[in-house]
Amino acid sequence: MHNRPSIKDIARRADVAPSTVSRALAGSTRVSAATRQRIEAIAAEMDYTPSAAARSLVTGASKTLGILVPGLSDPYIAAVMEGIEASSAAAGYQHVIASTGGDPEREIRAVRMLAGYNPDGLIILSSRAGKAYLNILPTLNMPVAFVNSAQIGDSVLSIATDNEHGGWLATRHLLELGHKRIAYLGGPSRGRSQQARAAGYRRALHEAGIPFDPALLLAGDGSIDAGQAALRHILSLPEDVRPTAVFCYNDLCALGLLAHARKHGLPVPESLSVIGFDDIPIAAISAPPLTTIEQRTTELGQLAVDSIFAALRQEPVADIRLRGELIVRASTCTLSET
Amino acid sequence: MHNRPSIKDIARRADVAPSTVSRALAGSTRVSAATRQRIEAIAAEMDYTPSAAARSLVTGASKTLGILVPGLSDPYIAAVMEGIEASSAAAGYQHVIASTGGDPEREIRAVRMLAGYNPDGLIILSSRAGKAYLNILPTLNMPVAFVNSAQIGDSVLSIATDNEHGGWLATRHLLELGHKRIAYLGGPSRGRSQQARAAGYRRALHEAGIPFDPALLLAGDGSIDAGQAALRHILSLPEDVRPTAVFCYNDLCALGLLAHARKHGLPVPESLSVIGFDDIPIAAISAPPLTTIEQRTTELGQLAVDSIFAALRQEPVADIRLRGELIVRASTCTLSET
DNA sequence: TCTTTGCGTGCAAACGTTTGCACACCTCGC
DNA sequence: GCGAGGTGTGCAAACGTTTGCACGCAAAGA
Repeated sequence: MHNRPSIKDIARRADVAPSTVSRALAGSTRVSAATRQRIEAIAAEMDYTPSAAARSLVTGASKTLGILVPGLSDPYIAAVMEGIEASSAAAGYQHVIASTGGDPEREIRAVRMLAGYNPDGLIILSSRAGKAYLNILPTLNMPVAFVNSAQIGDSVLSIATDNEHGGWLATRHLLELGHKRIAYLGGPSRGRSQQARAAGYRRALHEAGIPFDPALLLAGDGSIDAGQAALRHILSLPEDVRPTAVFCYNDLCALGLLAHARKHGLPVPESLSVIGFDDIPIAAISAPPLTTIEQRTTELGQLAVDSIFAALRQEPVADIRLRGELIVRASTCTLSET
Repeated sequence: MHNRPSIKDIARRADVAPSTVSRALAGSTRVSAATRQRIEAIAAEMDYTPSAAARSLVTGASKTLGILVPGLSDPYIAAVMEGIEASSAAAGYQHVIASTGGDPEREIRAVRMLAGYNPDGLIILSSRAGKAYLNILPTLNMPVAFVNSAQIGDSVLSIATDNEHGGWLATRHLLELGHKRIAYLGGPSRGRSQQARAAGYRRALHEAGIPFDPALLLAGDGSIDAGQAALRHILSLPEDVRPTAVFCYNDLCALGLLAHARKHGLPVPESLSVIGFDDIPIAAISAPPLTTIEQRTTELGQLAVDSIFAALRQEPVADIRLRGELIVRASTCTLSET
């Protein structure tokens, strides 16, 4: 009594062959209306749920997407996940999720595990493993979409924010406000997005004819703590070399920086303009509200799913690069010449 | 060439029976060292990954946990997930996650889908479906842990924050600061946690001999927007009935309230004390830093997994109720008698 | 009335594993 | 020299589905 009913149990009760039950439940492949109804009734009564394992074994497909994330607690990741959910729920897809903690080694191990579930496709967020994929990717034999990840090769789906453009946009905004000493608080050093944002920062500087100063490059990891540490560092600098504005890798560390500035009485934006990246929900309600570069995160997730589906239908799919806009709030202002 | 290698492919290459390959790879059940090494080498070379589907079909177990969440974007959910990840990664478990959007109907449908993957256990977060489970739960035949959910029945694992106690703690803190008119900004109305926090609020009031005033009960849904709306409502009240403190269902709406208060020039905590619930990371760095009731979220996730594992080992498991502590920051202060 | 068509159904194979059982061989003790 | 015990391997069944093929039967065409 305690094992889940199988198609055979239904067949026995309905006095038909298992295959007939399968067909009846699968839709209309030539089963008489009478038997179909009888079978459906029995199935409902026993509340039968098909075994995904058995089904995927024979069909090869699984109505499942494998998702690889560095972790679930980052609001940016959460937003992408939301998009993935939204796009795939309609198609009745489930998700097998593996968390890597940002460790490249765990990451490729996790990919193999996920492959074991033979999902119909794989979505990989913020991969740091890079070329380590080259070996396993071809053996996977399913569409793989990389979201905001290092470039692996040409044959791979890539959905990414145009981070270079975003970095450029942020920096140019600060430049237009008259700032000359603009710091960049970086993110996880190996990340592709971090490098792209930094590149945009340097390009904007270059275009404005301002020499790049390595001393204004602050190391971080995109966490709240990193923002706080960065502000501490900035405060330790003598006034004449202290940056008047800082472009932060993401909103989270920008928020940390903001909080610490408030705590130490450094007025933002009057004494220090701060701009973030991502536009996470709380960015709109921080004190002061954070100027930031919008990242169309949910869209990122949706597009990743759509690309997978398109690839599954054998349609040609192109890489996607999304540009977010500058959202001016109150954490940046013109440089006050004193 | 493009299909994943199976155990048979290895068997062919190694010139042994599939069963021998299985045994060799599974550990040491009587296979000679020589063949084992040969098989392992071949398996590694073909980079073989076992089919989780096939394995789970025959063994019945799947090294998989089904997880049901209302959505991934809520930082509180994210924190619980983090705990789940942490506790189960070591055991090599993967997660199949379904998102319900808080819709009870979708919730029970999702449970059936999850059951189709026959996971070894099910963890259900913040369920709103309540008694709808009574029918399907017995048919599941696997341990099910409810985290912060409505009480279903006795035979079910329940891991929950002591929300009543938390609500009481929060309200008492405000009372001790001298507040008399304390509002409660509620969460999703059907939620168990919302009801418990409200109950704690009323108990504290009752103990302090302050009559409960329904007008001070504000409807909300735990979102940032709800917090903003609540503040708007408070401002619309005439001074003499306006609450001097508000206990918010969660940090998110408390933060929304805070932001709106700042915007409208209502000083917090001087004119309005605000206390939240959850202690999400940004609560520590808001302006002002938010006084809140800690919720041991990660622990919640870990304990859910541990309970599932214990149940799987046939060990007796008891319900767990976790008490979070009051964390006093700067959004609450004594009532200034003017 | 006899073939043709087509509809409803059943049989059996297949998917990739695990595992109980049996078998062959080898070693050891008598 | 013969049986007992142990070790390494293979066979085949089973898990719960789907699906190609074939079969029986009724309706329709000749």
